[in-house]
Amino acid sequence: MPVNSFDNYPMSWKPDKNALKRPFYKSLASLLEQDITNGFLAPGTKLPPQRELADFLDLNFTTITRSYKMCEVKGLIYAVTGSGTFVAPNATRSITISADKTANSIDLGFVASFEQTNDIVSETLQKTVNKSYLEQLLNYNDPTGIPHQKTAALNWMESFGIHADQEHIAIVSGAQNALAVALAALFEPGNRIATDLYTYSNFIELAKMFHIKLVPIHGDQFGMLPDELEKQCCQTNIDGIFLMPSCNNPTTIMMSDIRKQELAAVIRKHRLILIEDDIHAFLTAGIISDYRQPMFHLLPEQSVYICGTSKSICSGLRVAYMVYGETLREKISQAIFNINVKTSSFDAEVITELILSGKAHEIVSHKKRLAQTANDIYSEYFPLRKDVGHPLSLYRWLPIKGHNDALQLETDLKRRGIRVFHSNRFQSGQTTPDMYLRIALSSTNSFDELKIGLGILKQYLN
Amino acid sequence: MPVNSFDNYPMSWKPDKNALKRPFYKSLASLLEQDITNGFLAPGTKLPPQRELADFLDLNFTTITRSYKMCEVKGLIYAVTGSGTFVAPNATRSITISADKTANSIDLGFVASFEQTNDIVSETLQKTVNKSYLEQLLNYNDPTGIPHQKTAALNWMESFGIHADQEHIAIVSGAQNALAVALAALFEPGNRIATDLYTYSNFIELAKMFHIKLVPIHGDQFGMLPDELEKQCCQTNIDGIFLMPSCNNPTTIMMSDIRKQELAAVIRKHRLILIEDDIHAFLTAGIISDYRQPMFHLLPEQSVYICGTSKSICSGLRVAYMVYGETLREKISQAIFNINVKTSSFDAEVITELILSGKAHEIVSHKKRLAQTANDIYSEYFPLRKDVGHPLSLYRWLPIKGHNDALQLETDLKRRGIRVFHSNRFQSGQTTPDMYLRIALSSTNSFDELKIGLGILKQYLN
DNA sequence: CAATTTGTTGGTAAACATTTG
DNA sequence: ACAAATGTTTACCAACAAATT
Repeated sequence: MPVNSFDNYPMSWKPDKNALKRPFYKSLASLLEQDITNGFLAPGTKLPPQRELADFLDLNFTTITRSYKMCEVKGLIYAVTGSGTFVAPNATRSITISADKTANSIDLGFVASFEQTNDIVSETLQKTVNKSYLEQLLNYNDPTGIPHQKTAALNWMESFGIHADQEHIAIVSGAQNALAVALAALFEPGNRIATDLYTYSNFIELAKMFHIKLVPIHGDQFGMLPDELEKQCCQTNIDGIFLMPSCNNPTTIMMSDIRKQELAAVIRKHRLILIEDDIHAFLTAGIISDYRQPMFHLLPEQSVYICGTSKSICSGLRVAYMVYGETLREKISQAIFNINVKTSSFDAEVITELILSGKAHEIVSHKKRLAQTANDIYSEYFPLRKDVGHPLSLYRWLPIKGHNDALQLETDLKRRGIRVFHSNRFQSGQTTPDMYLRIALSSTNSFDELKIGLGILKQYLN
Repeated sequence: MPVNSFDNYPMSWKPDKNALKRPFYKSLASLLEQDITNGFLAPGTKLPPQRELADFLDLNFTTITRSYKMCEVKGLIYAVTGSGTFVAPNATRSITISADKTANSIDLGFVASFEQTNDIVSETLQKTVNKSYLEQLLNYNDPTGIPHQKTAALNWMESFGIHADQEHIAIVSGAQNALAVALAALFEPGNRIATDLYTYSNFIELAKMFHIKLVPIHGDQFGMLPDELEKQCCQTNIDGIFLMPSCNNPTTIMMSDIRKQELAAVIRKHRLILIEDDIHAFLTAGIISDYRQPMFHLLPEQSVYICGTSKSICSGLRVAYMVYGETLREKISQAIFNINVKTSSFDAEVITELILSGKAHEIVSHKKRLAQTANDIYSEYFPLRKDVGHPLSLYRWLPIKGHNDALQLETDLKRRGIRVFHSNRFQSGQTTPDMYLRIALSSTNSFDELKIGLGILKQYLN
C-alpha cells in the first residue's frame, strides 16, 4: 500500500501525531481509549491495521500492536487475525444486569425468580433461630461450610446427578460469588476461556474484571459445537471453558447428552478447566427426558460444578454450592478464603433447613408451576419454536429484525415502560448480524403485569 | 565479570541449558518455578544477575528479565535494582491465616474476637426474624444494602469520625470481602500498592491473587514514614496504598494524627488510591487520647474506608461497610455486583438491629474489657514496651532473636501445643533481619488456656 | 490454491534508573 | 562523588499464523 494513499482510502482513525508522547505505546493507547469512550469511535468500527497506522505515525508496527493489546485487555476493542481490529460492542458501557429497579417500569430484564414463594422461607427462617446450636453459626469456624450443611447440600444435588464427599464441596455466597471464586482460583490474567457465542452477561463482565479473555465458540440447537471448540483449542491456547448445559443464559438452549460427551472429549484432550454453571438444574433434571447427568462427572478432575440456590430456593439468602475435583481443591479453598473468609453460616443454615424439611422441594414445585404459567402466557404473545430451547426457562430468547441500534431499542422500550435486554449484552466477542431480545418472565410483580409488558413489547416490534 | 569464572564464583542457580525449549523465557520461568517449589532454591537465595545468567545460557539478558518477571508476578521471587533478585520469603507456601482449627492446639495464631459475646447476638437474631418486613430481605433488591441498614451503619461509624450519605456507602460480606472488592474495582494486574513493611497477611495473599505488587515502605513507631513513601512514589509508579492507621496488623502500631496528615499530603500529591482498613476503630476511637479522625476525610475523593463488624460485633455474620468518594462509586458498585451480586440482607439486618438497639455497644464494651484483661495477662509473661503500639490490641507483636528458621519455629511450637505466626508471614516484600511473632490474645477458649499457651511460649523462647 | 492482508509471538538492542561500594 | 553492578523500560526486527481474496 503506497504511503500517500491515506486521502483516497481514509483511515477510520487518525490520531494526532503531535499528541503522542513517549512512551508511544501507552500514549497511543490512551488516545484510543479516549476516542472510544467519547463516542468518537462507535462500537463495531474497524480500526486501521497495525502496519498502516504504524506507517502513518512513523512507528514500528509492533508498537501499535502493544497499544491495541492494552485496549483489548480493557475490553475496548477486539482483534481477529486476517480481518482486522474493531471497537468492541460493549466498549462504552457496562453490561452488568442488576436488580436495581427503576420506578414504574415492568421488569422483563433482570431474571429474578418468582419471589412469591418467599413466605415459606420466612417461616423456616423463624424456626431456624431456635436451634440449640445457633451460637455455633456465629464464629469463624468451618470457612467452607459446616459438615451437616454440606451433607444437606449433597443430598440436594443428588437429584441433579451430583455425587461427592465433604472434602470436595464448598458453600459460598451465591452463584456469582462462586464464579468469581472459580476465576480467581483457577485462572490468571491473560488466560482464555471458551464460551458460547451468547453467554451470561455477568460472567462476561466478571471475566473482563479479571482480565480473562473470552473466546466465543459457535453452537447449534444442541449446544456448543465440539468441532468448533476443537478448532479454537488447536489455534490458540485455551485454558478453560464456561458452560450452562442445563439451560444456557440467554439462549435457553439445553445441551443434549451426546453433545455433553462429545464436548467432554475435547475438553479432556486439551485439558481445559470446565466451569459448569448449573443454576437451572432444578428446572431440568427429572423434567427433560433426555437429561442424564451434568458434565461434572464426565470430567471430575478438571471441573468446577456450581449450583446456586438463588433461583431455585430463595434469592436473598446468598448460597451456592461448589463441587470440584481433588486437583482443584486447595486452590479453590484458598480463593474462598481470600474473597470471603467464609460464607454466612446463617444463610446456609436456613437453606439447609429448607432442604432437610422438604420445604425446598415444595418451593421448587411451586416455581416450576409458575414457570409453566409464565411460558404459557409468553407463547400467547410470541410463538415458541418447537424443540428449541428449554420449555420451562425463566426467560425467553426472541429473535428480532430491523432494530439495529441496540441501545436505542432498549431506551425506546424503557420509555414505553418495560425493561428488556438486547442480545448485544450477551455477546462474548465479536458482533453478529443476528439480533435477539432476552425476555425475563419471572421478575414482574404479577402475571397481569407480565401480560401488559409482553403486550407493549409485541406492539412495539410490529 | 569474565565469562569463565563460573567455577570460581559459582552461580546459585545453574539451569540445565539443554532443558530449555522455545520459547526460552517461558521455559526458563517454569524451570525456576520448579526449582523453587521443590525446595531446591531456598527462600532468600540470591539468584544470578540477569546478565550473568544470560551469558551462561547464551541468551539476551532481557529474555532473562522476562523469565524473572513471570516468576515475580507469581510471588515466587522479588527483585531489587542494584542488589539483585531473590527467592521470596513465602515462595513455597500460602501465608493465608484461616480459622481452620487443628485439634488440641491452643490458638495464638488466628485472630478471632472473643466469641463469648455471641449469646447477645443470638438473642437479637431471634428477635429479628419476627420483623414484619422479613420478606423484603429475601429478594434481589438493594444490592448495596437496604436504606435503613445503611442509616444504621452511618450511625455506627459516626463515633469513629465517619460522615457520609446513602450513595457513598455499601454493605458487603465482611472486611476481607471489602478488600477483594476494592482491589478488583480500583486496580489492575501489575499495579503497585504501597504497604507497611509488615502488613496483614491475608491482604498480601489477596494482592498476590490479583497480581498486584506490594511495595513495602519503612515506618517508625508512629506509622509509615512519609519521606519513604514520597521516595518510592517518585521512583516507581505507585497506584495505591493500604493502611490500617488505627491499629496495624500485625505490629499494633497506631498512627499519630500528625502522621496521618503528613501521609495524606503525599498520597494526595501522587494521586494514590487509599484503602483504609479500620477494623479496629472500635478499640481506638474514644480510647486513644491522640485519636482525631480516620484518614478517609483527609482524602475523601481518593479513599475507600472499610469498617468490618466481625471483630467488633460478631464474626459469623459477614458484614462490613465500605465508604468511598463519588469518583470511586460506580467502579465499586460494579465490582460488588460482579463478586457478590449482593450481600445477605439478613446478616446485615441482624447487625443493624444490634446497632439500633444499643446491644452492639454493649458487645463492644464487653470486648474491650476482655481485651484489657488479655493484654494484662500477656504483660505478665512478656513486658509491654511503653508507648509502643496499641494498648488494647487483640494481638501482640513479640520481638524474638536467634530463631532464624521461621517454618521450624512454627512447627516446633505446634508440636508443643500452640499455634503462632512468625513475622515472615507478614512481610510484604523483601526479607528483614528483625524477627517477631504475632501472638493472638482473643482466640483461646478461656483466659486459662491463654495463660497456658503464653507459658509454653515463654519457656520455649528462653 | 496461492498470494495478500492482518494480527501474534519471541528475541534483541539501547537507553535508563537505582543501589552499592 | 563516582564507577560498577544490577534491574527496568521501550522500541524494533524477524519469523509465524490465521483469514481473506
